[in-house]
This record gives sequence, structure tokens and C-alpha cells, in this order.
Amino acid sequence: MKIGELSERSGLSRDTIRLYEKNGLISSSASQSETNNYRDYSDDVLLQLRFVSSAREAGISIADLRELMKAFFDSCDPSQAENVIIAKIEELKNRIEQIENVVSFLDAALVKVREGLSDA
Amino acid sequence: MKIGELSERSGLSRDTIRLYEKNGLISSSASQSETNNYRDYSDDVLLQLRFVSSAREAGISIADLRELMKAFFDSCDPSQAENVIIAKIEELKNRIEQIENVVSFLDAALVKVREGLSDA
DNA sequence: CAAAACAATAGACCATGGTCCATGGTTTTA
DNA sequence: TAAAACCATGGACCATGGTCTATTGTTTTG
Repeated sequence: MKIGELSERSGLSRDTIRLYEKNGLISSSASQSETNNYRDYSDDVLLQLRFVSSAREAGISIADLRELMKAFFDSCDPSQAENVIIAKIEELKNRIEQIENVVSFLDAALVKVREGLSDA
Repeated sequence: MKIGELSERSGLSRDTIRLYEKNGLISSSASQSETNNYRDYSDDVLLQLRFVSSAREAGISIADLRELMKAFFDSCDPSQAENVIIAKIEELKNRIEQIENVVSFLDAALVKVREGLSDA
């Protein structure tokens, strides 16, 4: 499919898709036609973009995603890929913990605010 | 305390502290001396900075933190403060879920990579 | 066929979150 | 007291992650 359709179906702007491609998160091939230089995107790319998109929303950087996507699809050394993925999972679990700490803090703050409210 | 000590004890650079102050995350008072215009930071600010710091690491934006800090300390309307905090907690829980989804995806990918490994 | 819609490319532009530097003034300390 | 260390201010600079615009060329469609 062409970038317009991919944009439509992925919910990402053309610009963003091109940015991701430039950064090695996805790849495309030249279109069949020899009169244009349009790019052709496979259905797989759509799936990849869905993952990338949710990962970006979860706060994973483009640089990190490049590593991951490379591990998924380009890795000549699967055990190397395994390591990249394991490391990333570890990182994300740490991040979850951090956020949970902040939530705990906010929960405590909430209790205090409510005490203040009932005092008043 | 002066900014140097605060920097030391909070682990944040002077520049970062000044940035946070400019953005309303913390506040300070003028020093006692009348010959200088140094700022004076209370011990409370140190605690606030520790929270800010961990929240920043968890990916919470400065703008969001400003809202939160304001709710904690400046709110004339406690029930408004409560709402801000509740909203933020909700947001963070959603974020955790998003990250957990990515982790699940990566776990699945890991399984596939390992299948590939055992096939080889 | 002509206009509208689409595509590629490059570069400008923007916000966010910091860091770094220069300047000039104030304390500390040796 | 003089040098070293500290402070405030402002502006430059940087990376990240996008968006927007202009230009030029290609398809689609009425």
C-alpha cells in the first residue's frame, strides 16, 4: 500500500511515518511503477506501526524502538536479539515500578487532602 | 539552604533546579542578607524536589508537575486539588497499563525468538 | 484533458527539557 | 586581602519527536 493508506490505517501522519522510516523503525520497497518513486508498504509494516505507536505512547524512545525492531526483523544473531528484548523488558518493568511509586505518593497525598477537607 | 547545597542534596543540577523554580515546581525566598540576592530554599523544597525528580523519571511532564505541586501547596480549593490528583493517578494507571501491554508484546516476541533458536 | 488528490524531498519551525557559557556580583577560605 | 568558590541572570545551544511548507512530480477522477 502507499503511504496515504498506511497513514489512514495506522492513525499516524505521513510525516510521522516518514520520520519513523528514516529512523529505521520500518522499511518499504520501491513501487512497481517505474514512472514514480513512490514507496510501497507491506501489511506487516502496518502491524509494526501499531506496535511502534503503542510503544511510543508508553514512552519508549525512537532510538530504543530502532534497536527493538532491528532485533525482531534484522538480527543475524538471534541470541543477541533475545538479549535486547530481555533488557528492554527489564527496563520497562523498572519504569512501571517508578510510576507505581509516584502513584503511591499521590494516593498518600490524596488522603491528606481529604483529611484537610473533613477538618474544614 | 542555598542552591549549591540543595543541588548537592537533591542530585539535581543548579540549572535544573532553577528551571524547575522558573516553571513553578518549587519556590524560594530571598536570603536574609541584604547585600546579595541569593535565594533561600527550605528543607521542604528538598522533599518536593525528591518527588519531582522521581516523577520526572517516571515520565511526568513539568507542566503536569506544576499542576500537581500547585494542588499540593497552593490550592485555595482543596476539592479542586483532590480532582487534580485523582486525574493524575488515573492517567498514571493508564500509562502503566500501556507499558504492560508493550511488555506482553515483548514477552511474546521473546518466545518466538527462542523457538527460532531451538529450531536452529 | 484538466483539476484535484497524492507522493517524495528538503528545510524550516515548534515545544519540551535540559545543559553550557558569559557576565558581574558576593562569600569563603587560605 | 586575594584567589577560589559560589550565586543570579540571560541567552545560546542541544537532542528528541514531531508538524508544516514549498517544490516538483505522478495519479486519479470528473
